[in-house]
Amino acid sequence: MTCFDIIFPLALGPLTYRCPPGIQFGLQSGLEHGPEHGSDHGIEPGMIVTAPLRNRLAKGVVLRRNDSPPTGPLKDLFAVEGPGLPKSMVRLLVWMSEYYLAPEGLLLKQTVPPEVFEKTSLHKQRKAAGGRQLEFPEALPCDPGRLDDALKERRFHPFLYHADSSLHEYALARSLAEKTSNLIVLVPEISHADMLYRSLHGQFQERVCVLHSEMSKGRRSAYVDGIMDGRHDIVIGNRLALFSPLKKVSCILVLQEHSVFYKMEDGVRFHLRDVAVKRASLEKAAVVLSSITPSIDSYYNALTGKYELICTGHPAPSPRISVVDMRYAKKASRGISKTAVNLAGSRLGIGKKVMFVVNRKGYATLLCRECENIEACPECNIPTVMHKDGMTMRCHYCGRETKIPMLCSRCKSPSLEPVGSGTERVQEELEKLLRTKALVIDRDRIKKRSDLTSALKTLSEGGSNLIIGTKLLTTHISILDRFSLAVVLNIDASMNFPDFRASEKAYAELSSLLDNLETEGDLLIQTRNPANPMLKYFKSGDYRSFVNEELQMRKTLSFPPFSRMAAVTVAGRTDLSQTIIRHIRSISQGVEVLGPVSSAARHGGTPQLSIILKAADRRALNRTARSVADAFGDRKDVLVRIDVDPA
DNA sequence: AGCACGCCGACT
DNA sequence: GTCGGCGTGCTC
Repeated sequence: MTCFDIIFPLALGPLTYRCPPGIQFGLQSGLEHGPEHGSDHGIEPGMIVTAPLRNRLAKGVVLRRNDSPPTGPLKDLFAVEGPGLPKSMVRLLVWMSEYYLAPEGLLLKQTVPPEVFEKTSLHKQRKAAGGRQLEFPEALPCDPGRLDDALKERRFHPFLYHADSSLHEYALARSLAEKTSNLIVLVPEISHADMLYRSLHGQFQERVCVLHSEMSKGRRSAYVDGIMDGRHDIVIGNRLALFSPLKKVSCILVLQEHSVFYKMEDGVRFHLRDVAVKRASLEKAAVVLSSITPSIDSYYNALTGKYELICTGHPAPSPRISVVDMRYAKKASRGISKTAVNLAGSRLGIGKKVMFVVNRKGYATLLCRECENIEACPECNIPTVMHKDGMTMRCHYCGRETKIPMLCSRCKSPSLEPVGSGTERVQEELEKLLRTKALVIDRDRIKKRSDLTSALKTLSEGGSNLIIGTKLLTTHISILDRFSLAVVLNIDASMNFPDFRASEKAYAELSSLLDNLETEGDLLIQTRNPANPMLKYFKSGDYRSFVNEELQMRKTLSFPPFSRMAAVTVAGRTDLSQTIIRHIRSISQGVEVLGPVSSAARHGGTPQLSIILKAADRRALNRTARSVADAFGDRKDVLVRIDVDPA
């Protein structure tokens, strides 16, 4: 009897079922009986079926026909419900399962919206929620003629758009929506999704919808149903948008493709941008990765001809960039130059918005003047930070809180002194120096999205023109709020981070700040190392040369894109890491093993170790990682997690 | 011994 | 996700 492999939206691989001859076809199929031609009973990959699963009936997706079913008793499929996922989506799930070493069912659960399984009832039409809109430039500063051709050709064609500003990226989204149907636009941030939706809804009406994880179920269902009936053919959003059930996809646009938010960290750790390129290749669609600072990996693909590069070559006039050498500059206060304070004062004086970027939350760390000991977390052994709100010492790594010590924990001397500056201390000092209230945006103040919304509202209503934030949160600042001045208090901290992508991230961070400034605005960068090559390239706006130099370095050290990496984290029995390393060495040549390094307990969990695998050949790396997963994946004393292409 | 409860693993 | 198996521990 014919058998099929079925996947369910559960953390489970495919299960094999027999297909009985007179299988019932559900109402959704529009057929009372299956078209009996052929041995497949008219059943195709992607169709939704009902099947018995542990004393109940569950809905799943047909993965493939199975001509060599496992021996042993198999259950029969109960019914065929109808079409569900396009075949290309099934192939995408299979590819992800192999590439990211995760069961197909788990990926199904984490990607495809549940409405695909449970057809929902009709929904009322909704009108777009109010809110401020983007003002796009009238035209793109480059001629995307090749792109127009690609859209007509209906073949896989990847592009990299090196944009001059993020507004040009949004303009490209609009231009693509005008030229093609069945478009997916991915954005890294939910606030950007809503804003782009509002902006495009005016022009494209019913055609546009938005899908993201923080919208209500009802609204999401309405949009997913609309996509399935073909009413919506422009889908904006993040993960759910990429896996939305469009029958056909002509083009996928990935905005701000360099963003770290595309790397999924909950559940299966896949990279949405990379999966988008794969989906486009399976759909024979065009894909455009766009960014003002494309990732080194994508730029490399453009330089080697794998992607077609689109850029203007004539960057628009940009705000002024100044570098302040903090070794010699006059200081208004510890860590803040006089230049920065004077400039901030004059801009605030004429009602302009000013932003200070700080790289730490809290007030400061505590140093003992007697023995030079810095107060540290007993678990993680890294400095703890004093927080004046709540009066505690906090470890920013494990989240542990303790009382502020009166005496040095090593020599018991009372001469503890705050050193370094976090958001709290910068706020205290700037409010004093500039005699105005500051709005602080960091993860301590802003826990929920609504906190951010209200903070931004305060900001736009002119409640405060001075804003202090950590760098992650500056990415949330909407491009609607143009700043006149941005001051980066200490760029060196981002550069000294032990990450081979530190320079790349710092460059992107600075570019994003520049993008948020008005044309006549200023970006002030404080550093103790003005000779840093990244700063040199940034100042001259020469991203391409920066990329070339960075690539040179990565080649020498054989880092990505010249090699592939995977991280193996071991939790529970960390003593097993040596066994795992021996296992890796025994089975593979050409795979380099780095570590183990302690990647310690996040928020008081169990200690864990990370082992990094690095190989020139992706296939060798995948084989090795798979073998680790097979050997240690289902042991109960140890939790082994594998992250392919870790961030 | 008999049963409630909770954790864990399997599900074709 | 959801169910049953089985261990723990309390009660009759």
